[in-house]
Amino acid sequence: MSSSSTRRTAGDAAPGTRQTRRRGDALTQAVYRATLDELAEVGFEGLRFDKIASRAGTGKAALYRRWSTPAELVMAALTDPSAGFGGEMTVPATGALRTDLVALLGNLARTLDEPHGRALRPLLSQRSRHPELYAQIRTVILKPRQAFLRDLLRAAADRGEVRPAAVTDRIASVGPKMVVMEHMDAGVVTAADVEAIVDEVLMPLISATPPTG
Amino acid sequence: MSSSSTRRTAGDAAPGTRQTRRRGDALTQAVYRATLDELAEVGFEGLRFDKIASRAGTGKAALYRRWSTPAELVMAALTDPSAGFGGEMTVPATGALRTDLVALLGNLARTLDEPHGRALRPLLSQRSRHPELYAQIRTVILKPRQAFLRDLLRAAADRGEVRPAAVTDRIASVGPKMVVMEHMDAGVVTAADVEAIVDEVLMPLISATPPTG
DNA sequence: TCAATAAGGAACAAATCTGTTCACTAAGAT
DNA sequence: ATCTTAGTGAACAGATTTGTTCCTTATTGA
Repeated sequence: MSSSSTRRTAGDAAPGTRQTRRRGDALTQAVYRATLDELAEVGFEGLRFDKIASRAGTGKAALYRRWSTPAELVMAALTDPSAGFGGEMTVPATGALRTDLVALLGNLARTLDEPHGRALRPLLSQRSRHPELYAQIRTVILKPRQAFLRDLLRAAADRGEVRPAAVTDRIASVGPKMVVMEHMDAGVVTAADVEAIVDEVLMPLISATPPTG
Repeated sequence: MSSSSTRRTAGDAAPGTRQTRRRGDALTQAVYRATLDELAEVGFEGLRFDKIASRAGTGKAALYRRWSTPAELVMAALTDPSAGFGGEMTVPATGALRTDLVALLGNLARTLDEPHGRALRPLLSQRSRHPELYAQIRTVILKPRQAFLRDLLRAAADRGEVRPAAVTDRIASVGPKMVVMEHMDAGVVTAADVEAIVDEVLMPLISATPPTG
């Protein structure tokens, strides 16, 4: 019963081991970032508490102390203001329709291409298995942009730039949907892609002055 | 060395065990169907040879004899003419633009809603991890429909129903992308959804006669 | 300076998955 | 009727994951 194990204590650290020891928020943030990185790489089903822990430079124990399931951890990471998507979505409305559309969709494209934005892709197909996660993405990422876009359309319609019949939820969803699909399809959405979507699809679709051709 | 185990032989079947024993194609088909069903339920990362085998009413051995990895099996199941998507895509072109658009996108929507179509959802987000699977989906499901849709546009443009500038790959991709996103978003795409997409988005976008309003 | 707290890091049993092997037997061919 | 092929169902060792527990020690605040 004597515990004469070869257990290595925290003192004799192997070469390369971290010297500082984070706690509280600093550690939580590191775990959030590790979670989103893992999510982007291995997908939701591939998440392992162990992997996340060592990626964050800590042990499983610290994780289990805070969250009990991967879904819980992912939800927390997604909604965190600094690691996740808590406090974004600041796109100016200049009043120039095309400019505003490009800015809004470009913002969405960039968000999706950011390191933690890539974490969203695996979740988009998880609606049936994890409705609460999917709902979170809708609420935090897609909904605000569609609402904003609808406001743009309405304002432009009031100025006479957009035909009134084009101010609908479905039409407001076309741009974001095209960007998201392009993101899943090609893996990256460039500024040129965004402009092409606006010029080839959105403007002809909504413009009050009929397209030539 | 006497194998005096409690092993149960295939003869003394437990209640409910299958009496017939399938081989060759019949068994392969059952495995394909089980694979696509599992895919729809647990996603690609959740696939287990064991689960697929028992869902198909057989053992792992029969599976390993044919395929060595889940990806290989999924690829085979997807491209199989009868269990997968090998021999579909028969949509008539009547020459009536709106009718043809509704038929084509309706066909896509129904394909996605079929039992084995639901298997596609998890794969759509696997582009980075399994490019060959995603490519397969593009080739078998999306590409043919976009090509067909482009042909529709061109023919309609020749008749003067569609403005020539609208005959582009990007515009041909709008309909399918909207349907796929709607499928991922809502889980089901109804006939009414398809008509709304055609009437609210596609027709105004491509029509040679400018929309009123 | 010192005590309370919690992180780091490893061990651990239980559960699960992997890929193979085996004895048995149903199905199809000769 | 008999032979050959291949499906069934189980067992198995090895690997991996899961949650927990334990000891040591860095950090923080009193």
